[in-house]
Amino acid sequence: MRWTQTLIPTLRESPSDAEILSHQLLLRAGIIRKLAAGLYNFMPLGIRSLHKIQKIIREEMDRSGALEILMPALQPPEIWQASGRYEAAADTLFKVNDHSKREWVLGPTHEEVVSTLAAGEINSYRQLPINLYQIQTKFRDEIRPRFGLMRAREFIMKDAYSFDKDDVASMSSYRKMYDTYVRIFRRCGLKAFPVEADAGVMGGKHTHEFVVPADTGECEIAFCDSCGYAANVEKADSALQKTYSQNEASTELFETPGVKTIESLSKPPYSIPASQQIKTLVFIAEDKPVILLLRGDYQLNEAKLAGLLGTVIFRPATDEEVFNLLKAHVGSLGAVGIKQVPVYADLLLEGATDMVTGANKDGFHIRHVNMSRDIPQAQFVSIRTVKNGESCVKCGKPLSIRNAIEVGQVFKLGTKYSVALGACYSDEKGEQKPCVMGCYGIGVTRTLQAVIEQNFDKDGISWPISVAPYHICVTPLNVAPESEPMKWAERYYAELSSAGIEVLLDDRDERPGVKFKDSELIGIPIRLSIGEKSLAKGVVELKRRNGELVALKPEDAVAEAIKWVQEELNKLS
RNA sequence: CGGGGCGUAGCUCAGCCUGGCAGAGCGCUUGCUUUGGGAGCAAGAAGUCGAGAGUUCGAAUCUCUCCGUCCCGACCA
Repeated sequence: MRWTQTLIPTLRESPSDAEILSHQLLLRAGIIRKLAAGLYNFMPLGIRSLHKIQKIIREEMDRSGALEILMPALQPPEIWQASGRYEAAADTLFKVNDHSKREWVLGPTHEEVVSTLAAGEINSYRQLPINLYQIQTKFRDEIRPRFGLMRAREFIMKDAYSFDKDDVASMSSYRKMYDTYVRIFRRCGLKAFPVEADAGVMGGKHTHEFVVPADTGECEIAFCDSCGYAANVEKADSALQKTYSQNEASTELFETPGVKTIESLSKPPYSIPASQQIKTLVFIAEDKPVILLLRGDYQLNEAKLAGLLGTVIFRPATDEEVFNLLKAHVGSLGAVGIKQVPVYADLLLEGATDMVTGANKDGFHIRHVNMSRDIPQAQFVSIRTVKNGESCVKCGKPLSIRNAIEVGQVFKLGTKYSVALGACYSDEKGEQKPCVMGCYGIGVTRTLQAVIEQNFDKDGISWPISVAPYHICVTPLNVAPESEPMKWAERYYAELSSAGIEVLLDDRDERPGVKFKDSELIGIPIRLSIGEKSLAKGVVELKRRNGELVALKPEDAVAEAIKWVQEELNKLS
């Protein structure tokens, strides 16, 4: 492609509505343009990279035996009502009306559609296992679209759905997708890795997220550098580090006028460290109150709480509910002597002694609280959010917590959707059984941005060659048709192209500085530049985006460039 | 939905406080010069100052309402 014949609208300055670097580079390199918040046009360079990511995904999905299909983005609301997600996902479902005011849903995902499809087409165990996938545009009414393609209202996703006869077979399908994802991200030049994750509203049990560590990522991951343990903080556990004194003193009420927070009790005149306090929370889970106890220096993990309660329908109790239940206000609550409400305490509190907690009497706390003696009714569970530096559950070394971008997720779904939508098969004995499902997503457009987030420097993007819009940028520094540089450039363009190399010929009549800056900004992995000065010395120059300049005899340049491209491609094959 | 910022040329922004001719740089067009790291000179095109209402002799500027957009929070299949 000749630069003058395509549309690469690079920007010297970055638009003011882009905050994070990868978003700025997407705009500056002319890869995307915004239509509205969370809605983007893909420009010629962008669509080329996107197609390459999609090609890698298709090749690996097909290799795994999955079958590509295409399902409608526009869906009837009835199937969403059948699965129960019409209400459960109401906040993010886009709804539209047709000419007769009938309502439709713009699909944010396709469990309902694929289950309906399977209900009609899969009848026998002989058809199983089967894995159906598509690459398609999804719609989510995000409460807050942000960071360019990271969280958009319309985005491209690869979603796959496996159907198996039982749990064991489903686990094997899951494993196959897990391995496929590892290959896909590696081929995209992305350092992504799987972490244990929380299943959330999807209703599955076994799930991994594939994440790319990045400061701008929206999820937090606990990593162990020593043994490789990695989990979303929603799921992460740590080995317990209990260092409680053996003070057997009896409980004692003391006055704490106006003290309503862990923090204020940790300051003089009380000076009780947060780690020696018991934080008491009251939640209402499906209309029933529960009391949750955490050590004062920890935060509640709501994802774990959902797992414990077996429901996502819970909320903090209102001030009024709290007072009715415990006869005290938030800030003076405790679980000592509470029998009528279930009490769950974080595992870290098991065996704790000499703690301080609220007295259920405004303005008073209790000291010398011994968990096993004074709150014996508590059941110990993991409900805290792991903190940086805690010990790894597997090897005991310190965990570090880092931000990451979630680019994919694999789920073992079970039979929730197959039961709700009738995706059943006849087994060997002729009995009707629901298919055991799995679902597997990759955010294709988000992956594009994640690649940039992981591959840039001060000059711009530095694409892995497998997803670069072009392999090589041929840069003549004089574009007059009869000039020596342009004659060589034309020859290179023709010869490299016929060898199957994707060439961008910068035939713009621009100064060298502009051409170099632009080629580095848009991140083409290899550049072949031809200038009069170097030709006078009998050479042209080949350079990797991140490498040193290599001078070559003009007639050797094509062979060498092909070799470089092959080398780069081989690294990511 | 709560809090905050912003909205003026394609892009980045000044002007607003203290009302009085619509501005700069980059980009774009034309010409000359220049030609190995975002050149120089000259000329030119380019605007519903987000929208509406109000105050005023007069509003980009003051007031109100609305919209858009970005950031923080809540949320995130």
